[in-house]
Amino acid sequence: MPDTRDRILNAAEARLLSEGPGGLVLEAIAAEAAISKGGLLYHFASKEALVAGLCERMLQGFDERLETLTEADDRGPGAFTRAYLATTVTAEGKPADNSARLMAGILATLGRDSTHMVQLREAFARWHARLAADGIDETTATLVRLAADGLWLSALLGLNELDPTAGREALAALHELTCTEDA
Amino acid sequence: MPDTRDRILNAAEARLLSEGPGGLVLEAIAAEAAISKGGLLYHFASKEALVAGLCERMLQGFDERLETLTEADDRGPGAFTRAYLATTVTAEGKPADNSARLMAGILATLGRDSTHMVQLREAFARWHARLAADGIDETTATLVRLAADGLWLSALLGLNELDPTAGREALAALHELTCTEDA
DNA sequence: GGGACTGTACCGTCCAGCCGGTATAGTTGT
DNA sequence: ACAACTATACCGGCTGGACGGTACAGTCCC
Repeated sequence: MPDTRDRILNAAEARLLSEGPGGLVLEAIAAEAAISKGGLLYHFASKEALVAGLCERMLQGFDERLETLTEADDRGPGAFTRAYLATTVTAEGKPADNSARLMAGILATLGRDSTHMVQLREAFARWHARLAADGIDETTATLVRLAADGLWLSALLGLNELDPTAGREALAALHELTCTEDA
Repeated sequence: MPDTRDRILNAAEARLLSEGPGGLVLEAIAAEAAISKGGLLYHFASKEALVAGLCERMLQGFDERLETLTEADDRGPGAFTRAYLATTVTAEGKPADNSARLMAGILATLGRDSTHMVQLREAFARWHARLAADGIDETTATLVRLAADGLWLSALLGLNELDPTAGREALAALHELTCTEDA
């Protein structure tokens, strides 16, 4: 049995993915976590705190994968850019995980201007800085990131219109960009 | 005095942009449109219908601009791709209008899986088909679109971390891609 | 026995949608 | 020409349900 706090976050995540933002109801989350509403509120003082926790954990996981993949890459310049690409989307151009759908839910709950969105903004700024200093042409790195974000966006909107072949080709092209160009 | 229906949509849009999804309250929208709540519900039977109307009008405007710009382009192949780029983002890489923020609000209200999101999915599919048959390399066209979507995403999340210079360079690079490559 | 933790009953608020109106402009019958 | 009737547009009070948060009474473990 995992830590209660994590169990609650898992439950919130599960409901967000299965029912959408509307399903993010404290009582329902508590039920899914096999806990009472009071117990939930003991751990997260408010709904906002809960969603912020969700956001934080997601960003942390993203950062860890980025770090691992960057270190594992031995093809010289562009390592971080490739890691970003791999962390965001699969080889078929599909989103790598549920982060986009989670993000959509978090966004819908917290709203664009919540103080907790600052985390997200900081994370993006951090990644952008690393991409810019990745040893490859900065504009190229930016383009690769934008395209990756674009694919991620499709998932956020529930679009998956890129067929596997086109996705693979697009990904290959992006990947090639990170290898052939330099600063 | 514009058509009442349009006035309501304008009011909803204004509130969505100024107050976020939370500000999308029927009474408030009615007040902003200088109409009663009952009057609003006469034109839009439900909140969902209202938001769907918002979505529809937005897509229509987008389509119209796309069409206009495509026809005005006389640089041969890639006209639609360039139009897509220009309709989505400005020369500095900023989102061209408020559509992304509107979209975020619509998404938050309707949820990812609403039946009305089908419109949006169809629109994307339509645009994708046009891009694929734009006379330039299909993968290139896809990359350009993805990057444009990525910039659009930044606005949706409230990120604007790309400084004007970097934005301009990225845009120029994208634009060049639509001119130098062919099928 | 005390603190960490859990369960439950309840409160207040917010808000979508309903419904019984009103006003005005057309239409029809005589 | 005018009364009776209908359709369209709009009004605003009300209600019922949903949901976030609180209060408080346990319970379990050290």
